[in-house]
Amino acid sequence: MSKNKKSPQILSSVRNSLRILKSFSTFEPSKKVSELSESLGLAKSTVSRLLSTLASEGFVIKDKKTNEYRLGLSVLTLGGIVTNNLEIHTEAAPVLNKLVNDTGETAHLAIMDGLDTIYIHKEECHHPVRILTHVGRRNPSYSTSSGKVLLAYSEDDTVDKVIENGLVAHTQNSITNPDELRNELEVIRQKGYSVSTEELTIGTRSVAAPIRDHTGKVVSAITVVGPIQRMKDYKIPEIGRKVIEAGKDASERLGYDERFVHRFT
Amino acid sequence: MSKNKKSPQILSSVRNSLRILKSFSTFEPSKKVSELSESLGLAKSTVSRLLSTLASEGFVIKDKKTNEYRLGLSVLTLGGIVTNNLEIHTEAAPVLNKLVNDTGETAHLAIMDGLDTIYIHKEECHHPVRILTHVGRRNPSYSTSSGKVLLAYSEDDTVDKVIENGLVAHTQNSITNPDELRNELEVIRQKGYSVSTEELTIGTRSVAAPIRDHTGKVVSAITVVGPIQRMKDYKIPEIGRKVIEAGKDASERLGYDERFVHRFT
DNA sequence: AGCGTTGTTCCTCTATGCGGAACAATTTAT
DNA sequence: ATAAATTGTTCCGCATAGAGGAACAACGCT
Repeated sequence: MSKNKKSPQILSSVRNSLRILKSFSTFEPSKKVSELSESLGLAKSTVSRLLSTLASEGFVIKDKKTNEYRLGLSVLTLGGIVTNNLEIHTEAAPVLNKLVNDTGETAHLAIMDGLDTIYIHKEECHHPVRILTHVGRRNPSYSTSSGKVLLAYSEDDTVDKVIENGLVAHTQNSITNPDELRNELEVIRQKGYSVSTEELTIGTRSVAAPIRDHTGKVVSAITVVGPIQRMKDYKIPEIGRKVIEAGKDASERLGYDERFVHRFT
Repeated sequence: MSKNKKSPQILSSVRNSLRILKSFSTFEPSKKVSELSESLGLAKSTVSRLLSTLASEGFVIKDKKTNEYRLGLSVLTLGGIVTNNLEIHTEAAPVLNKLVNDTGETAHLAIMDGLDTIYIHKEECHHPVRILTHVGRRNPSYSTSSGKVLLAYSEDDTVDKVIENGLVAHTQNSITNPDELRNELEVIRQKGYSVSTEELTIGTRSVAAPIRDHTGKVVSAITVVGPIQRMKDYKIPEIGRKVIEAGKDASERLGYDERFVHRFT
């Protein structure tokens, strides 16, 4: 009865357990059985059993006092493995350091996953006032500076899909018009960096530039985020220049050679 | 028929899927169906189905070319959430930066999980020659400097359990004698820091000191790791002093007040 | 080519995992 | 204080989901 003619077999219990894991977030780091039962549409007993199993392998931890479950250290271990095996990560991480020092703001590495943009590394700035982000965070590509850079250098049909998927307004500044988005991407390609001013989160502004691998393909973005109070208009070109520079540094570490740039778009 | 009178119900399919996830490591980041089938003692078809399900939720990614599976970005997301919600992490991370600059070596934050020690944060040094470690890495407590510090300030029965569990020699320098271990822990308590010289990995030496929370309890350890060539004997006391200092800084950020130290052991 | 692998799908049967209810342990309301 | 309500876990019986084995398809290796 499924739409797909070729649907690989999915184990419902496993899928449900994974959905439980995914339901945790930075802002809701712990959940109760009944909450999950309702939000996932499963019987309490089912959720309870799934959680017990997850707990037995350290994927969640039960707080004996409150009966709340939170993510366990097993997921931390796995996350570390992923991080260590992403080439971009190991090569570009040192560049982030320099960028943080040069700009005084928090920097990230981001890649595309599907239509979203995910932070794969974070280097925190030393300022007491900081933007709350986290590694692994998934954001809509059309509303972040890193996402827009990645879109600007991705296949046309990726942009099409993003648009088809809907441009939701997260703030008043969000880009919701397809033409406006395409235009913005063109501007980004010309300038070489992208800026997002309160397009996703009120009070924050970010600047991003592309990172290319040895084939010249844009594989990730390097980005700087800060509160708008510190990211003043007049500073943006200077920050843009620094971010582009950092992107180039990182690209070179990945084996990219600028002399071959004309081979690619 | 189980030994436990009160055994919570475990779902085998879920458990097997989690076992698959756990079987990945930094050194074996990708696996084939047949490998997993053998190592886990499950039918190929079973493993294939489990992997499909894991892939459908982004927990693993299938390489179309090689048919190998590796961990997906979902686990990165989860790892970031855990990191963000560990109080020690957010408070102590800035201290790591300073320590890396002061010592020129890679620094970690570590906590105990069960009988093992896990790195929850890493700040890489700028040296080209670096020790390969990763966040989430689980090590035996009795063979690392951070683990020994944590043991030195933990309940007696934790130490007993570690000993009961067996002191395995990972290198010629590993502590395998219970009395020797207990003695070492006493020395650590007197000195305030611990040293591990090739006790787990040949060629590396590490120094660690405790971090206390607002109640005075030792909740984590701060540690510096480097190749023995750079971690010369004569430097160790100086490094020890710096690590202790960093531990105190971090403790204060967690609300620890030294004046109340005599209230606790 | 042909053989030895590989991973996925199909198939059958059993055992597993589902939902509902009962229970126990709390917390909230009165 | 006691009662009422809400929590999470265990029990239970039935239906079905999931395990293993075999067949099939796709490669890769001599």
